[in-house]
Amino acid sequence: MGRQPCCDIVGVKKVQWTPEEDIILVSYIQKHGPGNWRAIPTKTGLLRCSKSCRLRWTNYLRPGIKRGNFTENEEKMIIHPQALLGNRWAAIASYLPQRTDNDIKNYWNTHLKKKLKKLQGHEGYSRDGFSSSPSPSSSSAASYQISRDQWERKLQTDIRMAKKALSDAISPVKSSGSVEFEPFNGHTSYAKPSGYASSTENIAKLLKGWMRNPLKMADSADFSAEGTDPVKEEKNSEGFQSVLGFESLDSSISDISQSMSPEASLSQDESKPNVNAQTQLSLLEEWVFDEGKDYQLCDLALDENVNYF
DNA sequence: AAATCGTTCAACCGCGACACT
DNA sequence: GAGTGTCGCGGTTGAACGATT
Repeated sequence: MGRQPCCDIVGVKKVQWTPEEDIILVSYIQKHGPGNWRAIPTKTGLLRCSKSCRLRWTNYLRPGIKRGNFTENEEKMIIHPQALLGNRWAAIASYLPQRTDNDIKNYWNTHLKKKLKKLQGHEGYSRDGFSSSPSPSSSSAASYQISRDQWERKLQTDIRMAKKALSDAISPVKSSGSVEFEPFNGHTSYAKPSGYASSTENIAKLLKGWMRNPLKMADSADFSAEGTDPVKEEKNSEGFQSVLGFESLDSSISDISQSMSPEASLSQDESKPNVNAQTQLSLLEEWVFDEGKDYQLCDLALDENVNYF
């Protein structure tokens, strides 16, 4: 409609986020909750456009994000929905609550595509994941029809599950059960529906990384990888903490979860529907890890006795 | 040690959907 | 219904980094 792009504003930064900016953004969201992105640059003084703020939050600072290598299981949880849904990364990401759509998209483009190509070369792996035939043209019409039917049923199932997840996510009363996550820090935690508990650790860790090596990070802002080295962590954290007086930062960041208003937690859910993880993941995992039984998943989802909405 | 190449991933861009007036 | 503002998604880019020559 001929609208000016928000990022055309003069003075808006288009480079890597600095830890200082992260802190400003996190503390603002701590107070007001995610959402109303348009207001954030003006209210916080950040020289960033609203989009950039939202992206930084959802892809990096958002609570509960797991970083680092994808497990084999996670790979499967990407490959199968991708075959089903195509490049609908946001939908695929809903199956992996700890991963962002951007992460999944990147991982697909850099790793999985190649991996599947290799597999395809070796064993004629089919992109659709349901038929061993590489393409309809090279298979019989009958087998193509079968896999297409299966595909359509799965698609229907997925749409139903997505709807259910969405309705659960926006219904705080219904989704009162805790969701069990296995966060990056190794121990299982029981997060609130908003997932904020585990994610404050995320942010704290992030900021810890910054504190460890401020000069390098101010330059490259590459503190995410830094945080993975526990030896460096040990070496650097103490000195810098005392220099900047950040000893209590960890705890103050941890307070985010406690001080977050219910509204904020709710809007957090809205910004990234946290799916009814237990139901959805178990169903999907069953399907993913036991391909021979995928018809059961369809049958279960299509069971009229189950009231999804 | 320097140059080149390849890979990764955070961030940006453009577009469509939706809400509001 | 048209116009406008905001948000979210998917594709793309480019800086940073590691591997290789």
